[in-house]
Amino acid sequence: MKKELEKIYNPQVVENKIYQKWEESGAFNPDNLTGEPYSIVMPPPNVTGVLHLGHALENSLMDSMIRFQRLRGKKTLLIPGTDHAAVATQAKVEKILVEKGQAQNPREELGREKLLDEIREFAENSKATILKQIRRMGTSCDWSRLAYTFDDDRSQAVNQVFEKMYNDNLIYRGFKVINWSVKGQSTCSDDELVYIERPAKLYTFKYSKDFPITIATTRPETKLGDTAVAVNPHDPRYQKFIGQIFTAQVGAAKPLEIKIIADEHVDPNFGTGALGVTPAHSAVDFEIFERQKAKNDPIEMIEVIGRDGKMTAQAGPDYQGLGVSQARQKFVHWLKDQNLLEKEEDIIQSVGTSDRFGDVVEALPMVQWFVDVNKKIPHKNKSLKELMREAVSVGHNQDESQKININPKRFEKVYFNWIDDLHDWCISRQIWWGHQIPVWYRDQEIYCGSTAPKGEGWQQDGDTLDTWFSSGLWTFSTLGWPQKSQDLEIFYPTSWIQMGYEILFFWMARMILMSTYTLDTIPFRDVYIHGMLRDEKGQKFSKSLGNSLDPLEIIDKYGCDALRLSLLSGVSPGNDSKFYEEKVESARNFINKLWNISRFVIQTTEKQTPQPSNNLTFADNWIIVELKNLTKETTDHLEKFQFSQAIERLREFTWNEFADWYLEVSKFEDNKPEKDWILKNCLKNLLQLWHPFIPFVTEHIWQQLEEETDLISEKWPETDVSEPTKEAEQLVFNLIKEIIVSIRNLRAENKIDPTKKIKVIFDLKNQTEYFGQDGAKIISDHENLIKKLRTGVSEIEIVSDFKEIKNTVSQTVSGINILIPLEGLLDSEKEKIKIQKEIENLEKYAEGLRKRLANENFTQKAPEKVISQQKESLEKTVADLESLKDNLKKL
RNA sequence: GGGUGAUUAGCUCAGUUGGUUAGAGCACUUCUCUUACAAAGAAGGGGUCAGUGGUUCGAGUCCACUAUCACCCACCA
Repeated sequence: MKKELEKIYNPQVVENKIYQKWEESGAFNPDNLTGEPYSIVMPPPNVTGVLHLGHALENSLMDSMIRFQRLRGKKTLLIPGTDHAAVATQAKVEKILVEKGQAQNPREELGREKLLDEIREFAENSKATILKQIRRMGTSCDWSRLAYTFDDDRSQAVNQVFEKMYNDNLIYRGFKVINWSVKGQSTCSDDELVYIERPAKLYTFKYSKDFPITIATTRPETKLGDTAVAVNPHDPRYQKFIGQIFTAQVGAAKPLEIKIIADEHVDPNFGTGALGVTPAHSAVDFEIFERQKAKNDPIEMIEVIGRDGKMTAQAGPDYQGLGVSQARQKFVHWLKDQNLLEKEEDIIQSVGTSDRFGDVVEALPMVQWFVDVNKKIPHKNKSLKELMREAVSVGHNQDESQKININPKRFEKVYFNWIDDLHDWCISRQIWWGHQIPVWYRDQEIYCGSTAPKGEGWQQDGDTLDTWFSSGLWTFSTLGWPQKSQDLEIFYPTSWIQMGYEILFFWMARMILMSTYTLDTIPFRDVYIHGMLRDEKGQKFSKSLGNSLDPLEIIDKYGCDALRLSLLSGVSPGNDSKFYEEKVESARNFINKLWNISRFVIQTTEKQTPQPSNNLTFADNWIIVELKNLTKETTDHLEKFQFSQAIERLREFTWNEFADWYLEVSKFEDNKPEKDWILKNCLKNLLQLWHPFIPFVTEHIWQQLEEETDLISEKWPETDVSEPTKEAEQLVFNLIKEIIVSIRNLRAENKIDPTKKIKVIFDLKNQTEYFGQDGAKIISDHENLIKKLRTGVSEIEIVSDFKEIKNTVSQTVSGINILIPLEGLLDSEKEKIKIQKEIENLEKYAEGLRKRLANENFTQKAPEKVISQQKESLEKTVADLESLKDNLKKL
């Protein structure tokens, strides 16, 4: 009984059902699998909203990899999860509350608990949406191990690591100038700044008429808090002033006492060569302040900007309460009035803004929590920085098997550069949505622990931790740490991870830091860096540009497989790629092609087909050999994470070899069981190879083949080609294949008279190196097949004698002439033109070859294999040319 | 200021140890409704691989410089 499939593949109907079936079968859960462990943790999407195309790309990558490994018989684990995304989520919810008019200032009006409730509700909603979306993308992750950076288990891990670092003195509470977002009323780490360029003015001025040095600044209003002028100690212009103190009345609460100090870091050639030092409102100046303290020559610090972004009382009565830009105008005005302003230049300035709140950050001095990256870890004689570098350069603990490979490799350099100028990491935030810092205070006492110590009056630190602190633990917190879990033992370090280059520092670096420090092992072995998706104009997808695409809409329209295929094709690691709908269309068309191939196979083959005997035709052998090669190459590509190339190869085979050639050839064969077996098995192998990329359609077709298993749990086809086909045989196969195609084409073009007998002649005499003595035999073995092809000729005769050239016209196949008697052809004029053209081409080619062979350098230095190949080529070409010219004369 | 990447067909891009005449998808031209598929099939056009120089018997591939674009980093007062 033969089965019919629907004419068009309809992904909408099957995808959800298949996913449910997979999930229920337990195929996603490694506890049901055996074999070598293979684990991937999913970069947890932020619960700030729904998933976008970038997530679709990530899911496609991860899922293809995990499915590939699962098919290869590994005990595979892909852990799903989400990230509470501290600042990002709170910022988002506050914005929504304000926009909806529910609050003007959410923190003040709602208070900590109520606002947290709002955020929690929002987060839970997006989380639910996100998890649904991940399912729609077909991601085969183990839902029983679902994690969240803010759930109890993960919080436990956070507290544990904090305590460990605290006890190792790697976490400290310090007074420093930090980045402050006025809008968000919180700190940001250096990495959370987004630098934007904007026009600004550079003012050159003196503090007072009798002040001996002019200085330049883009922030005049901060000059109300200046306490020193730093100059280079070797600068002859200013040396004489070093150590002097000048007083200037600029309108601040107290007259400024400016000390002239020497600092090596001042570039004498930059600007006026003198730097006005504002210790409270510049990270650089703060460092000078610290250095002076170390030199026992301290300078003062005056805070003139407050946490509200307004000028403080210390800025003086004229300025107090003004915003910084107002204060700036006023101060510049004053300078002009006093005739102290020397110059005003337009420049382009790069300023840091908060990536989440969007405002220009202020530098303010504050007490915050920091991770010390330079201090030696107890009993290690290494700093966190050194740990981070070692894991990627020579391997953790100098152990080569503990080396992280970043792909593409160039990102290793980027990573090292980043580490080189890494500062201590500010981890405390003044927002509420996040892990509260596990530190307790009572009067002067401090206690670090997840719960309050015994006794009355202990108050927990109100700040929360940077979200990357918890994401940094993700690779092991998801596996059960700090418990001594079995998962940790089996699956750690994880095998592979993928991420975009934009979170290399945020996330990858911190995971490496946390894992090498906490578990004394690397978090993952291979890192695959993917590029960013852009729209067809090359712009980033973003809400503000209005060009963002909803992956679910695309899935609804074209199917999940089409989306996945389009995202993975034509891309190379680390490089951005453009996304547009035509790409998905093309992928959809391919999937439909695969569907139709399957329809054909299912329709034309018998259900029970025996294993073939040795009654195989050339075409059968050919396709089997090619399939083996394909399997090998696909496997190689995937092992090297070359997704795009694997797909390209698969597509080429499926469409050009299998559909356009073998299927066509098979139509003209008798309905014999061997053919059915090959068709079915080729299809099955193809489905297996395609499954990592397009899981739904392959699984659906698999089910239609009435297999008893699910494709997801199948085994990857054998990659070791047990009896490698002899090269000679392959070449003959190739040749015959092309002959068949040529003859069919000739017939299709009505160039062959169907009533005439046709001879196929080709020269085997000079081809012994390629075909061996058996060449002729192999060909005659397959003569039957050729005869059976619907060539429209009554009979084909294969002759291997080149003398039969007379009265023949040639077709070039693989550089070897196939000669077909002229009387068998029609439309000779057309042929003439064709032959002339061919002659031109061949002459050009032969000329190139001759030139190369005439070159002594070439003949002396090139490998013999190459030389003989080229000689061979030339001989063939010359022979072909002659026969072609002969033929042309005859016409 | 430092660093990285890109420049290949009209468009979007592959091309991982340098090796015969540089590939794919889309678009284009011509033909074909041949019962798996018109979301198809057949045939075809289109590229001095950004430029210059170098290494090599041989360079899209390696090196140097130049141009254009993009991105990242930085304590640009």
